[in-house]
Amino acid sequence: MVVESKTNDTGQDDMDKLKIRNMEEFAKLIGISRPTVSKFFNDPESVRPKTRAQIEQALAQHDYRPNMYAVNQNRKLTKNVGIVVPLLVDPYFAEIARNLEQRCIDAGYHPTLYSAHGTPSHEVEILDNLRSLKPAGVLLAPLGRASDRQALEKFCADVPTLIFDSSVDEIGLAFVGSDNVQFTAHISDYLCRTGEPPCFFEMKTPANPNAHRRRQSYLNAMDRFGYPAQVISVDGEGWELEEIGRLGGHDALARNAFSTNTILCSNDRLAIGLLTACFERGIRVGRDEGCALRIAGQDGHPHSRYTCPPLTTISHDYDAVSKAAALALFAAIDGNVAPWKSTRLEGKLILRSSA
Amino acid sequence: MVVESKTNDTGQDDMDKLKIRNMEEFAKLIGISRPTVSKFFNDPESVRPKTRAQIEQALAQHDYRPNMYAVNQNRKLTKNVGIVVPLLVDPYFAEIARNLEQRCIDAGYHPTLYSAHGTPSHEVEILDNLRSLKPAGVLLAPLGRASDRQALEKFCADVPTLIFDSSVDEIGLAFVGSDNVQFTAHISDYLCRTGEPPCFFEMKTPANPNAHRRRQSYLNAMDRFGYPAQVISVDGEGWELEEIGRLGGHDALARNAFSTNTILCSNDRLAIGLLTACFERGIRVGRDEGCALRIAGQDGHPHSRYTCPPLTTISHDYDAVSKAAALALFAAIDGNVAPWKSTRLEGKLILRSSA
DNA sequence: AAAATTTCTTTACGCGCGTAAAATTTTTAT
DNA sequence: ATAAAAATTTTACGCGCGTAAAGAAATTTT
Repeated sequence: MVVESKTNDTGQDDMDKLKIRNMEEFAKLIGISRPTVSKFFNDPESVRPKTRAQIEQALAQHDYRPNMYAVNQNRKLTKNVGIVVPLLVDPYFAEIARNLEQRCIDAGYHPTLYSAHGTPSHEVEILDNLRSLKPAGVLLAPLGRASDRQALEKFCADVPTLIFDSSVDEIGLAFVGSDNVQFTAHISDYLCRTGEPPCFFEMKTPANPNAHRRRQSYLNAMDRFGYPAQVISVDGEGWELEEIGRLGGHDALARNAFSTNTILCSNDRLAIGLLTACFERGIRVGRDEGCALRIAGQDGHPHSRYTCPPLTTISHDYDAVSKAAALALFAAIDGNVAPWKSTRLEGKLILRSSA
Repeated sequence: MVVESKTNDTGQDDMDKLKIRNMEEFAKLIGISRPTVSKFFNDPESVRPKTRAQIEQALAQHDYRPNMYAVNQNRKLTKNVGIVVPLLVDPYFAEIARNLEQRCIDAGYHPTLYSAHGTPSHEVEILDNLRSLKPAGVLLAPLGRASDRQALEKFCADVPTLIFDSSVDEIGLAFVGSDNVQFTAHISDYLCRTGEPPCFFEMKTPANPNAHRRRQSYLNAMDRFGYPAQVISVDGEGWELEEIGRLGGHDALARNAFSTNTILCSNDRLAIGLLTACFERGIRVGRDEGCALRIAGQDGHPHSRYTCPPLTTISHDYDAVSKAAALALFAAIDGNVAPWKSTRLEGKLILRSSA
């Protein structure tokens, strides 16, 4: 794509944007040695201010960039960071990935985004590809139940990996995520204090291991309050949670399965589906008079604000989770390897009109 | 991270998974020359079936992978393909990106996903980074109005780039997207035939250039039907379209700005916001009796099924668009460079209960 | 079976840069 | 101004692989 002139001995000033092919040429151009230029690119602060200014000025004119591949071949450790999420189509993961990406950039790393698209084989492929990128570190949100544990474990042994969102054993450098127990306890509390105690609406075989913690926390909360607990577990595999919630919701509503007028959903996407089911059955949802049902979710999904009625939920602290995850990884990369630790951050209740 | 034994002269069979450091060692291990192994990795079909079998067997045991950086340093063209979208947090782009990603993998390429996160500076940065990846090609959905035209143009001159979703001049190899004129014409038609003619609800300064085509197509449709057209343009900058639609909707509804009971939104995300505004004002939406308003969107947004009421919309043919885009890029990479062309695919009407 | 063809091996060079060691220059301290 | 410290230049090697050329071996054709 680039046309090059073989004979540029006729002069250099007639065209101030001749293509610079490598660091050698670039260094020669400004009359500085190549190793010094190399040092500059590794850390601009490491060269004398005067030389730094020269290089930066030349850089502004002649847009030269070091060859990524040559650079990384000789560095034992690259500045690459992999960010892996189970499902980028889910705005929750897209949002947290965006947050992490920015933090990596700010810290001088070069993030690359990957989505397993809900399938374990993809997840394994991503890790395999990631291996050959020789990343300085990886931020990994595993698929969960469906993940290939062995593959994850092997990967973590080779590459500094921080697990976030959903924990799988005690793998990697550390785990950072939300305190699901607190989530459910807190919102169950709220629901109990403001009306009938909630039933719990969940998937029978959830992909995400956090679901189990949430169910257990619900059961504990009901126990504390002395209310009978009721868990409605609906069928469905995969990651189409809204549809699973809608179909399961229809089924449960038809069977009159909910013993109280309040439903706490295991997550917001299920809640969104359940809301749709309610709408389709003409059931009014909300805390106003004339409403037959209160529905709450969990996650603080980006879309929860725009359901009808807007969904009461307990939200991840996206910022805090991604900050803790990123900092823990960067610390480990810098050699400050702490023993494995699990950090679980509290969520904030978001009161809206659905419950 | 990898512990290596300096002296492995004591035997090789006691540990069948010694780390292989490079292609040289791997080749020696199976008694084949390195150039042959190199040839195999570039195209497994290019070596004799017998040698191929040997290599593949050894590969299964000793998990060796060629060093990405060394490989790409010496190839004039890599197998990398960049996929750039304006906003990955929008499930529409996430979905089409997923689709494109799969097609790249199936075609033997190595896709990498990038999101401009709605800001032009990010978009430029991505293109700069992409440059140093020396990609075989790039699939780019530009930000649109906010994009740095010059930067895009320069990039397209250096890297084979196919523009999709929203077109910016006649840049790159070709454009593939949806036929926005047909979109709006089709759904306007439907609305006119089934009730009152629609008003058009849009952003005053939309980020996406498709919005202009849609408005114009609406005006044309109203003209054809002999109905008076009414465009309501709401304020708001950026990509938080639901919130812009909600706030603008409240404002318009308060002013009684809609002259008919039917509203066609410029896109689904605005429609979702408008639906929320209606809910908050107690306005029933749908085509049933007792509903005060009909609302339709455009895009076939993944979430449109789960609004209340479910949103009538006209959907992109995700599969066809991504297929056409990918094939066009691959053809160009293979040297079949056709003259610049714009391909615009028709959408399908999705009838739901909102209109 | 011999000849023609294909595939493989050997040898060798280069890609663009990191990086180490020693010599030299510049800057800072005395 | 002189000595000490810091930064830079020179020189030189290596990273892991692509790739080209020429000869050797295996395969296919006649």
